Amino acid sequence: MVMSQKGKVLIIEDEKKISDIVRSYLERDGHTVIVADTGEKGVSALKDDPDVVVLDLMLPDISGEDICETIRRDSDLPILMLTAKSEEEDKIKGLELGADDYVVKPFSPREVVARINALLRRTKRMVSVLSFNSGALRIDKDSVKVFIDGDQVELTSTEYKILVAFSERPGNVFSRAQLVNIAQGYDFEGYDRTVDAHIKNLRHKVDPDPKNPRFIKTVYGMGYRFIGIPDED
Amino acid sequence: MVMSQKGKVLIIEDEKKISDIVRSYLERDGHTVIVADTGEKGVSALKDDPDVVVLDLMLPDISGEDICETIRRDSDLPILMLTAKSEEEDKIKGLELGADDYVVKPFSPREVVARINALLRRTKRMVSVLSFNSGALRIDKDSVKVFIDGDQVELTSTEYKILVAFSERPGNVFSRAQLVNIAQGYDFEGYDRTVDAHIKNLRHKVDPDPKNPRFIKTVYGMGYRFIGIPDED
DNA sequence: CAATATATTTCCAAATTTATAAGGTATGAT
DNA sequence: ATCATACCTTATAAATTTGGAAATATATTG
Repeated sequence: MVMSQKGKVLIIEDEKKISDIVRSYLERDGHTVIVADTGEKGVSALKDDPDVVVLDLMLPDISGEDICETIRRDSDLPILMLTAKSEEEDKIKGLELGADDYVVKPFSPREVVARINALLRRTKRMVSVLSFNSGALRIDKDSVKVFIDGDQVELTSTEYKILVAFSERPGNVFSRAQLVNIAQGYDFEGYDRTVDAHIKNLRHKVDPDPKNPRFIKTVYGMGYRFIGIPDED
Repeated sequence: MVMSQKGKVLIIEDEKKISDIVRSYLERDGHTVIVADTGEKGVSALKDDPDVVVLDLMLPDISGEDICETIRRDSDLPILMLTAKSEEEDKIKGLELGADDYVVKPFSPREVVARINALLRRTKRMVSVLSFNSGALRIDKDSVKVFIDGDQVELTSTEYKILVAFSERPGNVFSRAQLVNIAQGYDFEGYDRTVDAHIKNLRHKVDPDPKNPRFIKTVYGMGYRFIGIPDED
């Protein structure tokens, strides 16, 4: 289940005619497509970890703007808005809400595919480096293995997801809300201490001396921070 | 005053009428703008290290497509193509050449600004939103760190919140009531002196000489004011 | 310059936040 | 169906921050 797949695209759109056409062009271009025909389904499909979201603004249940805000609250997932609202004001509002692109219906499916590819090109380049290596810590994303000081450590999938997220933004502070979403997808109403538990387990495996963690530091009142190179805080 | 500069935008466009209008909207939005009216000048302006390029496809000397390829050969610099070529084929070709966005003339300047901001947000995570920098004081909102004269100072989360609020409105006077709300997040019936204590602690860390505070000044009978650039009161 | 009002500092108990251990639940494999 | 593994929750202890009072300093006013 490796090659060929370009990107995983989540389409949140209630008009089947439209989602069908976009889906078919995307699949022909080698993408994997998930379609959600309501806002609620769309939000819960976020935990399938798509690479990009195509979002209709006028859905039967939740407004597209709300979905956009939900996503942006704790993720950088690229969003392309696809909508009939063609007013300048709408476009600006959409882009300011955090969308990356805004296409007005009726649209050219091929252009949409090209725009999605442009988005994927830009975000893939930034986010998914295939491995992380800081000397003491090495993450190989191909084989899904983690090494500390050369020795492999076995992580559970949640621990791995958290560590990868950390490694993609070393130094950044992650709130517990962000980490919950990383661990179990979006709509989840997770209990805060759950994150602590995962961090504790992760530290136990990753930080030889959990009392003086080299990698995962607590930021009181804020969350946790990952130090890529154990030196500079 | 500081927190102004959002991004440095290079416009490569030979029609002065167009570059003028885009420039004026961008500058009004807080960006720095460089204009090049030929492809050659545009390419050499790349060494000024812009954050994003607005590229016309029909230039007198070099073709925009060639410039795009030149840029992509060794950089991820975001590119927005701004052109009269409105055919689907042109858009797709442009995006496949590595452009991040493609806007057709005639265009809405405000939309172009919004699209540039979306690009900057994606690539740089905009300077003005995510950090504050006045030379002596630097706030990095990603990593939640504060530096005074280059040295990091450790703040508690309340101190940090207050400082960020200050930095977002330099010069403004904040009443104690406002500061209580910033600290607790809601309308809290707090004791006024509590704020004083926090300010005292913050000053202690942020103002090397608390007797002559550079950053946080008391406004007798009103509250406190933050001075972004320690110079002008 | 004295009287008064406002601001700053200090201190410590109370409140909040975090670490950790242990038990229960879900999930998936055999 | 049974078992193992990983995950989520809960409870409690430990750590840190915060609130508020009182003491001290500074500024303003008459």
